[in-house]
Amino acid sequence: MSGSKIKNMEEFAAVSGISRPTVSKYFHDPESVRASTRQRIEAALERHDYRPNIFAMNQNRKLTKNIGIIVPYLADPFFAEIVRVLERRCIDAGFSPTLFSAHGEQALENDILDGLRSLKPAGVLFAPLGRLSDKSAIEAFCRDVPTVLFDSNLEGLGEAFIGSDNHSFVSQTVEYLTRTGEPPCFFEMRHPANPNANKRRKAYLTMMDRLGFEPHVIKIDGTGWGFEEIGRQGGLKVLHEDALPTNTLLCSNDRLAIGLLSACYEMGVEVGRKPEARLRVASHDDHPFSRFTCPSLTTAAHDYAAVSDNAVDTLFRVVESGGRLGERIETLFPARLIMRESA
Amino acid sequence: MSGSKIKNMEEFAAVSGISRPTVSKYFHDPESVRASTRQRIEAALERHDYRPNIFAMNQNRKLTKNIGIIVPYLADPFFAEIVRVLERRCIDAGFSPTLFSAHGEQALENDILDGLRSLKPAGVLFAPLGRLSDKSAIEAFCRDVPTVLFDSNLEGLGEAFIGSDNHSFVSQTVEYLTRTGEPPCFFEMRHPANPNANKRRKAYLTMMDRLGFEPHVIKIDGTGWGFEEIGRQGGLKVLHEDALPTNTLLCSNDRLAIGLLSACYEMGVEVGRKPEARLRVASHDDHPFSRFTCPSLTTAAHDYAAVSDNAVDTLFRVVESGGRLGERIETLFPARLIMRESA
DNA sequence: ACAAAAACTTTACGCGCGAAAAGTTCTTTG
DNA sequence: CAAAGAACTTTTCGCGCGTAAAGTTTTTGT
Repeated sequence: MSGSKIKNMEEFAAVSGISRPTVSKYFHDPESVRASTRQRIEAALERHDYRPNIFAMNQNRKLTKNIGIIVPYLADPFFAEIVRVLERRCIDAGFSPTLFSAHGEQALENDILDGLRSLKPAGVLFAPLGRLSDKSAIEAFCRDVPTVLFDSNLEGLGEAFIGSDNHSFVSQTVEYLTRTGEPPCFFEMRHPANPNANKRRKAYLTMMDRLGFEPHVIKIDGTGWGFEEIGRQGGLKVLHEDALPTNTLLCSNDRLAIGLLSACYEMGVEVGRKPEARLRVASHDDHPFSRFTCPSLTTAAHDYAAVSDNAVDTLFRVVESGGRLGERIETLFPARLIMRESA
Repeated sequence: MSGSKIKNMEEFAAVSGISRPTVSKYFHDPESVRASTRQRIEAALERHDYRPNIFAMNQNRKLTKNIGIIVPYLADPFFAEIVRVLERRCIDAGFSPTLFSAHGEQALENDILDGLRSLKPAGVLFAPLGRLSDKSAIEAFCRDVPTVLFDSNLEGLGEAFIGSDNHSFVSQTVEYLTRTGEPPCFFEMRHPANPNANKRRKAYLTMMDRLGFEPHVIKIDGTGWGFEEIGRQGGLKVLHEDALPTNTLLCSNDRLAIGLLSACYEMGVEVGRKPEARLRVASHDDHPFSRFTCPSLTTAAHDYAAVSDNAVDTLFRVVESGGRLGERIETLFPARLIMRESA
């Protein structure tokens, strides 16, 4: 990297002794030029630091190397963690991921989709808000931009959906809880934002029926994305009424459970699998913080890596096949039971 | 939004009955055209949905409307929360924020700076890794791009630094703890990643000296950004050795405290301000989860809103004054003590 | 009402690159 | 070793918009 400033590809082509169209080809795909040519270009790259103008590049290309990643709520460490993996995979594959969070608001989600259009992305990895999503807006977006959904499935939208198998989550926790103690009551929000919640409730009812236990669904009030606080308030209420049919609570997700456990602690209700404990609590997701609750939370873990890898791979396949797949793909990964101290 | 598709500004100018240069001016700043003209353009905008090509726009403009937001670790809800506010402020001011996370790695931080350069951002809001940051790379970046640092101060780098006053954090917690019980030991990582940690330790020493108590700094081992686990391991070790000089621990930050509290629970050590409790624990940051620890965490809160607002405002001032300020500005906001159950 | 100022139109050019066509040089293969 | 094909060069065009200059219309102030 000598001092000489290179303004554009024309000049860089000159100093590298290669014609501009070939240099252009090289930047589009280094493997597409002869090895000797590649070496000459890369030698020049070491002497002068030049990078193609990203705006000029994308201006005429029908297909950019941009990839959009949209999550419903970035302040949830669960999504932050998934995003980290997705980002890395995209970068390694030579794409430029851009990160967006809807922050729990439909209006923002729509704005993001709008803005994303003008980035002409090669593809989009999209975890929608769920119930709050504007289905028609998303449908319109998916018509224009190759999109792979993850985490929340919106029926029929996007080229594919990659997620976790909610039935696998619930069947494992319910099986474990019924085998080792009283059958669980299901603890969830009355109006869950996420379609996974509904699938989990149904799976709970199915499992309880199959095992011959009476199901009990406890619905707590609250709206928004502050699940911990909702779980805490709901927990305080339930514990106050002191009318639980069994001593075991299965939470729809870990964030509710985190709130619930804090309510239990506050009320002096001991939680755990020890005989003297008054309550057992289990949950689903293996949230990054579930390891540090008191007691540590027994839960069913997503296969983060498999979901991330598969979502990215699927998107790449969509992109390579020109943006459309023959038919919509749905891939679900099973959960893994994480036994800790709370149940 | 009738069906007619508008390809470019030329066509849009035609249907709106205004010349293209004026339309261009409008999109650059709607206030810069006559009210009657603005109305005609906006009327046309409602009939046909047209948006200027973002790549073509940025191609020749010396100054884009892009703003980069870089944080060291997005899976930390603390940063996720700050980012949310920063994003919104930028959007409201008519800028396009783009979000980046270094995921705790120097190499990634440098890659982000590199990539950001080619986006020709009007400005950058940058919370650096801290100790792990490549100072010279950042210095070079700041020479090219107007940058405002936040959270972690790197001496002399960037046009300004906006953050929290660590002395205010520590003086309030130390004052409170010494007033209401035994003086605190300071619980921190041996090699903290963040310069705030060093300032907090110094403030602790100063305060203890001023109040006439003997300081005790407990340094725990561990590297990386998994602070909770580090705090937990450190806590287990400290509790096992059972050689604490006082019954009060003041953690450098909440994430360590979250791990420490989980260790206490695991060891059956009761924490809180009740007389029968064996330990008091307090901390700094008011992490979004500190409300839900067991017991809930007494801590000193950042003025999130003030830091965010001021960082954005400062960056806008830098941008408006052509990218450089006369002198480097440092703004610190005081903390607010949040009394909960742990101390 | 009139001059000055402000806002607009017309015209023209350039940004940095993608892409296509036609011609040239190099590499492979039987 | 000739022929085919791959890779390269040269040339040319266009993308969509920013921007500047020069001329025209509208608004503003006294």
